[in-house]
Amino acid sequence: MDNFQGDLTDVVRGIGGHMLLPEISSPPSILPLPQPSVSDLHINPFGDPFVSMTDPFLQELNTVTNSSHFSTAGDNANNNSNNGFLVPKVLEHDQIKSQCSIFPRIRISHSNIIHESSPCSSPAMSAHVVAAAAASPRGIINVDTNSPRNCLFVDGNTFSSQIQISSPRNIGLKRRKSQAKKVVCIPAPAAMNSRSSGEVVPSDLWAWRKYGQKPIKGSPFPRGYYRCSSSKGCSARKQVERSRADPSMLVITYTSEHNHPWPIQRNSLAGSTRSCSSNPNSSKSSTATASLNGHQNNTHLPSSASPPLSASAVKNEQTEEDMELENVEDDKIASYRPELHDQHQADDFFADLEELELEGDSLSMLLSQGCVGDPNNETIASDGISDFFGWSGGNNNKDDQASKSL
DNA sequence: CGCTTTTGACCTGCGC
DNA sequence: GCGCAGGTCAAAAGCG
Repeated sequence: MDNFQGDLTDVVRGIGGHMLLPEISSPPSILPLPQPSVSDLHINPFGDPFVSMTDPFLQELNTVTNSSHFSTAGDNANNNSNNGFLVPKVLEHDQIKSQCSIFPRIRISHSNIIHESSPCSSPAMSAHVVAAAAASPRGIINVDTNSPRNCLFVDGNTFSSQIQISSPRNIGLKRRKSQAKKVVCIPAPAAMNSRSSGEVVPSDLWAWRKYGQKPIKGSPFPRGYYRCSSSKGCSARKQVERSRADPSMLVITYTSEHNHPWPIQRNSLAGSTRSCSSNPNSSKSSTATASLNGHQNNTHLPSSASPPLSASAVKNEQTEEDMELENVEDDKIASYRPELHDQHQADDFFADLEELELEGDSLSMLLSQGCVGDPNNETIASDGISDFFGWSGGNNNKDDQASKSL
C-alpha cells in the first residue's frame, strides 16, 4: 500500500480497481454509484483514470486459487450483480485472523459508511466506497445518507456526511506497536511465489525486500517482515503471515507508507531468483514483475495512486495524528503503474503515456486509447481499459494466457 | 556489482 | 523493574 501514500490507498485501490471495472462493464442495478465518464475524469479531482481498473494481482489470486476464498456474486446475498466477479472482503480488526475467508462482507472499521442492510452495502458497493476513499485526494468520501438509496458519492457537492480516511504517516518508532496499519487477508496462492522458506508471498507492484522473519507465539507459522525496496529511504513495510485460523489464508499487514511515486522500475532480479526458480510460474512472483522494466513512465496522478494490491480483506487503522499528517502530503504527485499481464500491451500503453506526458496531458492520452472516450458508452470505454491491460474482471483465461506468455 | 534471502542478535513496547 | 514477545538490524551467502 502501499503511495503510502500507498497505505490505505494501496489496498483500497486494489479492491476498488477490481470491483469497479466489472461493474462498469455491466452496470448492475444494485450499484447506484455513478460510473465514471469523461467529464468525471476531467472534473474529478482524483484525476485517476486507473481508479476503476481491476487489480491484476487479484486476478492472479483468482487464477491460482480458483477463487476458493473469494466470493462471487452467486455466493453473495446481493447476488444479482457483480457478474460473478470476485468480491473482496473487509474485516473488522478482530475478525482478521479469525476469519479471513468465507463470505464477502465489507466493513470499514471506525466508520459507519456501509451498513449491511443498506441497498448499497453489497461488497461491490463497498469496494466503491473504498476505492473512492483511495481516489480522493484527501481520502474523503462523501456519503449521502439522505439519498433514497443511501448511496455514496465521491467528491460531490451536497452530501450530508463525510468520512475521512487517511493514511498512516510518519509513524515513529515509539508508536511501533500502535501505529496505523492495514491488514489484508488473502488466500495464500501456493503456486504463486514459493520462497525457499516455503512461505508464499503474493506479489504487488512494489518491490519488497525481506528483512526479517520471526516465529509468532501461538502461531505455527512465522511472520515475514518486508520493506519496500522500490526506493531507498522508503519506510513502507509489510508483514506477511499465515492466518492461524485458516492456514490457507495470508494475513498481510501494511505499515508506514511509500514516500516515493509508483515504482517505475523494479529492482534488479539479482538475488531474487531463489524464490523464482522454485516455481516455474514465478512470472507471477513479486520479483518477476521486474520484467516490466524498460518503460519508465510516470503517469502523474494523484497521490492516491497506489499499487493494485488486492485482497479479500482490508482493514485500515489510523489515528487522528495520521490524518493530520496526511494533509501535508496531499499535493504529492504519485505515479500509478499497474502490474501488467500483457507486456506488449503494457509497452505500448506506457510508451503512449510517455509521449503523452511530454505533451503534458496524460489523461487525454488515456482517453485517446478509447478507455474512457465516450461518455455515452461507458461500457466500451471501461472495457477498453480492461481489455487493454488484460484485466477483464471475469476473464481469467486471458490472464492465464498472458501469464504463460511471460 | 547490486540485489536478494536467511538468521541470530539486539532493541523496544507492553503487561504484570 | 522485569520478562516476554514482537520488530529491526546487519552480516553472510547466493544469484544473475
